[in-house]
Amino acid sequence: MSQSSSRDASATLAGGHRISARMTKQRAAILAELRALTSHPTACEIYALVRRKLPRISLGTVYRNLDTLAESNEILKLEYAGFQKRFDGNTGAHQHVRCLRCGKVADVDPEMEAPAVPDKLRVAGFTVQFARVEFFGFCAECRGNRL
Amino acid sequence: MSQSSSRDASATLAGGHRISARMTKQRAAILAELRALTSHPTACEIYALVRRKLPRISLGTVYRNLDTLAESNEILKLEYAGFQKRFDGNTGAHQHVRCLRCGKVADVDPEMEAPAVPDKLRVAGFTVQFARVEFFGFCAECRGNRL
DNA sequence: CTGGATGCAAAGGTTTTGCACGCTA
DNA sequence: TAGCGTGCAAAACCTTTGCATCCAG
Repeated sequence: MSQSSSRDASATLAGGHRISARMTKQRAAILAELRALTSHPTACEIYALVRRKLPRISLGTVYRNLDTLAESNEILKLEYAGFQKRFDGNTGAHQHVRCLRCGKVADVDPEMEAPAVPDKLRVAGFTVQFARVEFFGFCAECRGNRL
Repeated sequence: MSQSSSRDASATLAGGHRISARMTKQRAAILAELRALTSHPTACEIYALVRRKLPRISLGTVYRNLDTLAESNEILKLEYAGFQKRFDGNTGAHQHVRCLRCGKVADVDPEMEAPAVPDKLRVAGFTVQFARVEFFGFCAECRGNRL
């Protein structure tokens, strides 16, 4: 995945999706805030930060812009698809694919990919307990419905 | 707005202890449903399923049991820590660590782990676009506050 | 018996949306 | 100017919790 430096924001997501983009001062401010940070703020945190510069910005605008920016690959969204938590009765080691559109999850063939994870390491001051690989894409149904 | 959850992700995650567990018929039913399924249902879906056998079960009970079962490693929770979506201004390839207790996210050193991902594969009928590795553990702050 | 578990309902928090107006391209 | 984007507020959701009661161990 190559990334962009302030490209014309009319981007195409993998799959040919065209995204409209008008660079408003709100959007610019959100992007600037996010670029300046190495933390991984939530929408609310971003809202609070941007509000120092644009006191009248609304939380709805923050959410809308985060989506837009993520779609045009200018930022990363760390979670996808209308998030309700999902559960799995199978506790054996295996990986998951998640549909970017509907959030559905399926198992990946066990032999398919073993996540070669250092089993007890420290990163960024964290005591790591485990790791997961997750694949993202479109399920058969959503692939059909998307234009 | 931000909730620094009171969520104690686990009594013992990696360890083998156990958590208070009383096998009620509700808990058994939830577990049975989950074991019988290869899908990865949400709490609501599980609620609907279990209700066919225990019509008076409440959604709150489903949530409480899903947490309990996940803590005792009988099922897998596919998402962790008070979930607000988080965003990242850095679109370059890198991995994340997430705190199981507070949900905080940090970057993993870029050279640390390259997720060796087949770049265009099909799994379980999905068209995969990309993959991610995510590490889970406890941040310095939460490690201290634990127990 | 006793303390953990349940049902119910209400609260809490996050994210989305409808609408009229503003502003970028 | 056109129509995307914004602010505001309400709605829609998902998840958690308080409390009285129930029941598994």
